Amino acid sequence: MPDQEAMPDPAHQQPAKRRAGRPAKAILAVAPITQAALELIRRDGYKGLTMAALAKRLNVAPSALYNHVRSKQDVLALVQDHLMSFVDVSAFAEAAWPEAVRAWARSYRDVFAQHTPLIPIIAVQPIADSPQTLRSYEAVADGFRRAGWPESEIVDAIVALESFIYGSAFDVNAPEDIFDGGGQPAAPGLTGAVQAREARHGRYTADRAFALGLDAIVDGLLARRGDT
Amino acid sequence: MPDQEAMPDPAHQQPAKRRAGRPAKAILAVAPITQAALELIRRDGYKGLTMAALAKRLNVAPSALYNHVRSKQDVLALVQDHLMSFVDVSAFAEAAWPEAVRAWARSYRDVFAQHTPLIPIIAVQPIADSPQTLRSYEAVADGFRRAGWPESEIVDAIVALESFIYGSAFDVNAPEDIFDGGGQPAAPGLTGAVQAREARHGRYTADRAFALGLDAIVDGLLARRGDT
DNA sequence: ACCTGAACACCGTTCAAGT
DNA sequence: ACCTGAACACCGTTCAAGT
Repeated sequence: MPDQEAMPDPAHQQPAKRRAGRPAKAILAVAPITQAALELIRRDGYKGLTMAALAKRLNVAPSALYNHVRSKQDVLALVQDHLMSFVDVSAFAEAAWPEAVRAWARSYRDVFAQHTPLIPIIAVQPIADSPQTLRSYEAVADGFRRAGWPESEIVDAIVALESFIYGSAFDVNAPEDIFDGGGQPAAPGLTGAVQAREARHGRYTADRAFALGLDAIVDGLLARRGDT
Repeated sequence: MPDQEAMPDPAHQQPAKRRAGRPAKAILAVAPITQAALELIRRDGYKGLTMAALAKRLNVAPSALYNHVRSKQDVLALVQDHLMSFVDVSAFAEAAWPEAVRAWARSYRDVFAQHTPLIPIIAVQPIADSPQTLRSYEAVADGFRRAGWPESEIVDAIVALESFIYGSAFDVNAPEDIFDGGGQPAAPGLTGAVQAREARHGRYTADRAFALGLDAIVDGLLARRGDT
């Protein structure tokens, strides 16, 4: 599932081309930087990802990184695109549209729930600079088209689903007691709903809300497919 | 619509009470800090909100702030809760459920589209510490109940809608050309969908995807109300 | 109780100097 | 072309000292 080797340099970075006959002096490149950043994040979280820590892990001086990326934002964008290769789009080739969308959405949420600091970046990053993101969108758009979606509605439907997925990724990190009003008398109605929820479904998890919302949006999209 | 004066201190901050007969020495308090932070954000954006800038605007030393908040995170949580008072829940008292939900969701998205750096905080902040957030949830939960929602499903339905709203708030800040593949031959299917979209609906705005997703999720929720 | 001023331990980024 | 080392302009936060 990971794209192991080939990590094409986004267009906006200067390629690390090597002239034949000249010894390769470069010890750094975009792909190892991305990999090291991801390992650092997995080990120490996003607060552990600093340019200094990244450089140290790669055994170079921090300033050396700036020969390959323009900023820390660039590093984050590289990691974001790389993670997109872990989002499973295979269901679009195998299952019917509603099941395929649900499988894709779950996989997408699960990947980025561990990387919420990237969500503000994804949502705003032009896809032209992100090869893996482009690849993923292509598969999804194709799945929609084969399921009979009108060409002009595909993008908006995908964006709507993504919005729900991004928001749900944050929710995964909510503490279990997020809805404990502390017995606040100011909100008896909410307290009642929270308690009824707990009595019926147990302690708070993001999964029930995600399933409910995903089912609703998939059903709703299907019902209004094409009547625009 | 703004709650002008009364900004109750969250339980976790030490109150700035004054003994009678003693001159008030305190020149700072939580409410002015919140207000100053919001003004700073409106003027210079979130990168302009530093503890130093905040202190300067209040004519105190940066270290003075720490007598009233424990961290910058605290300041952000105060701003977040304050903004919740701008989210319009009045439609729940006036309109039918689907219209009320749509009006509330739009208002919610519009407020936080200008404050996306707060979304990671909202999504994780226990509501007990946030009086305005609590008030807002109370109104929404009540609206759901009066519309006949089963008590145990109210919280999950609201969370699902919020997830969509948060994700959509990011999308508002997407650049117009976010889907320009740069004529990438790698993604002909996506390019087709993007072009068909543009031909039919004009340049990219977040509003169409938001309307589509919101209608879908409202319809979908309504269709499956209670069958759990 | 609440403020100031100095200090600390970081950040990301730049740039002259080397090879 | 790509690296090092030093430096810059910030950050958020702490803490002794004052009132």
